[in-house]
Amino acid sequence: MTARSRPEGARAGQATLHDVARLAGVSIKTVSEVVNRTGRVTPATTARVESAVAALAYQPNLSARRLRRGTTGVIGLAVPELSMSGYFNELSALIVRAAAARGLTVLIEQTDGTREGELRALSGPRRSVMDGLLLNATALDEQDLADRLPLPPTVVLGERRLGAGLDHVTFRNEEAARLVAEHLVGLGRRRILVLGGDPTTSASAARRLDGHRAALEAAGLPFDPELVRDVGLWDHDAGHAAVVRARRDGLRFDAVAAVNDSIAIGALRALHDEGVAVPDEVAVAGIDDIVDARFTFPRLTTVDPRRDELAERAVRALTERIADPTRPAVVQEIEGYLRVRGSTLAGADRRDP
Amino acid sequence: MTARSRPEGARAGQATLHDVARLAGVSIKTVSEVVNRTGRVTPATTARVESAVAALAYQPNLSARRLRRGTTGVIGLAVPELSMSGYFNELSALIVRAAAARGLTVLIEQTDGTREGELRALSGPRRSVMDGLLLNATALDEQDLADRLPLPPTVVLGERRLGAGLDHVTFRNEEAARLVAEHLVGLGRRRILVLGGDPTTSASAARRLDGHRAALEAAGLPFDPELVRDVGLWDHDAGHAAVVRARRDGLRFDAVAAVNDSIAIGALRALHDEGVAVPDEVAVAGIDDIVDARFTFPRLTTVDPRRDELAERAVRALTERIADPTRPAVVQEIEGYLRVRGSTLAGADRRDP
DNA sequence: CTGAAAGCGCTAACAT
DNA sequence: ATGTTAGCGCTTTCAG
Repeated sequence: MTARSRPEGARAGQATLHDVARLAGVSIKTVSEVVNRTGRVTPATTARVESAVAALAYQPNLSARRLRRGTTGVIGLAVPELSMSGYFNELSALIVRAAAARGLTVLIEQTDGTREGELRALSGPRRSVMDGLLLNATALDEQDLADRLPLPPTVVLGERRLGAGLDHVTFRNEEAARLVAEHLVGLGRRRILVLGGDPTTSASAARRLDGHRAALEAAGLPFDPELVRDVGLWDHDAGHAAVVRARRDGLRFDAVAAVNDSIAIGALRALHDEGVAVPDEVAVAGIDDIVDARFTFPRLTTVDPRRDELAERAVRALTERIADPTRPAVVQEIEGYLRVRGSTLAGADRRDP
Repeated sequence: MTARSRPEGARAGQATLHDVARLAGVSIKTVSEVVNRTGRVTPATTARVESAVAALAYQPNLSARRLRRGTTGVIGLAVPELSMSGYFNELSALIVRAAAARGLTVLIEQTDGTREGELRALSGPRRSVMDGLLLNATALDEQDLADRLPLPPTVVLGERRLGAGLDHVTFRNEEAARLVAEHLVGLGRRRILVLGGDPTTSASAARRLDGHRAALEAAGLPFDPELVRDVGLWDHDAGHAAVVRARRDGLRFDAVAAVNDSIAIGALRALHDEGVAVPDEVAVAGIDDIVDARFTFPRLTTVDPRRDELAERAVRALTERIADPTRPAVVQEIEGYLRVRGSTLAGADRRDP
């Protein structure tokens, strides 16, 4: 009479709580409590259950657990892209690891750094399979978020400081840009070409520009808007094209401060192509300290954003937000370290690998 | 009297099949059939159900579906590493995309290229949450697999050709190495330093070496085992160290054929550090065509392994294997294209970006 | 072509 | 401290 239809999926043959309970001679509730370390079970029973678990190689069925608990065990990670800049793949690898340590699976979504892509991650259909979202927002503005309140558990990463009472784990961009500019100014550079996004639409670009200007100001140097260029996508090709264009425009500069390492690497390439000596004629610096920054010619001066710290804190903030949706929003800022190499300081590479 | 305990998880408030059925005035079975496009439902009913689905913004609960179907909707991807070589992050991004197109989530696992890591991916505890596994094996041997038969759905990627009746999607390594060697020989290079893994333990290294030897043989050139070096990890640092060591050993060579681009980039860096002109004194080539290969000094000659094709075929092979565990194993080989750039041919860069 | 109902494996309220 | 049991949302057999 039963509508018997044992699904023969991937887990066919797996032991269940019932099997373990039968073998251990206890009820499934007891097994569940032992497995989840919840409730009080006597040590003797616990031991019996545990040996039954081991004997049957029992693995909890996550689908069932999640169905019951109402969660999915999946968190989303929305980043602009994965395969271009070197930054986001390194960050993603760290986040995947940090999440795995908490039993969470990461669903990676690429937004292409567009408002549409970010909105899709924020409230598209895939959102329904996630317990929470780590959103590296670059194009969204505060109004976009305000329109969608209350949001499911969301932690904003990266540059953008969005209000709306959201948790943030941000890298101190202003600081990073300031470190770079101070370093370049300290080396006697006076005309620093800033390669980044459009400060009127990208808040990250704006904040880095703030840091840059602050450093110039502190040094008593003038700020020339001519020297700020929007490169579009933040990848190698964009950096290359921007430098070629700047030189074609007859712009004079003795340093390049790029908003990330990929742009800086493209810039290095372009300067080399045009026969400009680095760092003698033009010093070049990036931000991110990606692996490749140690293998350019010359090696690239950059800012280490401590991705590991960012990843760890981001996942922790999200799990805490998921556990308690009502707690007040927390903003965490991570400071970077300047790594001086040969692209700004001749001879600095001698100590590097 | 009911043990009421409505879980208030992430999906609280979501519409269910029941809600849709009630609104459409049909049974949940009908809704299920419409949503899954299974069974025959009259167009009129279908339309009614669909508008109810839209009205309630219904999203199927994947945990429930999976519990019922016995599958998880998750496939694993085991790769040596994610953040070093440039190859695996680009490949992973493509695989994540190909899987997402089929409604699958990818769980990425890093094996560090060790036998232990690969065995863990193959039969560790996390395996129980996956419907299938894409395994990029580099250290496992045939016996390891034979010991574990029958395996859950598994597709082997990459270099290693393991027997045991498994599906494979492989890149034609021998061919790739042959292309590189023929190119170098055609340029008049006679002493080609081969940077790769130990051919006695890494089958991939062995096969690339086969291709290399075949090319030398076809050209009537001698093969000098002195010129083959195991670099350890296949990353920038390893390539750098290997070249430094080779030169310290007094080895003479007029070309470097690296088993991947990261090693080649490290080699370029080392040659540059030691004042060796590339390509005049030593030509350098890699395999993988990672993004960075277009931004080295000079740009790196390499082989495009058509990762997009690999990703697409791998995911397809795995879904087919999951759907039909009994079908005969399929082996697919993908051929690469040689990309000639300035690291082997002076002047070749003029056309590149 | 549609409806009713069992039950996937797990958690937790309730009972003992 | 342990047992019993309802039911999470879905798919699917069986009946109509």
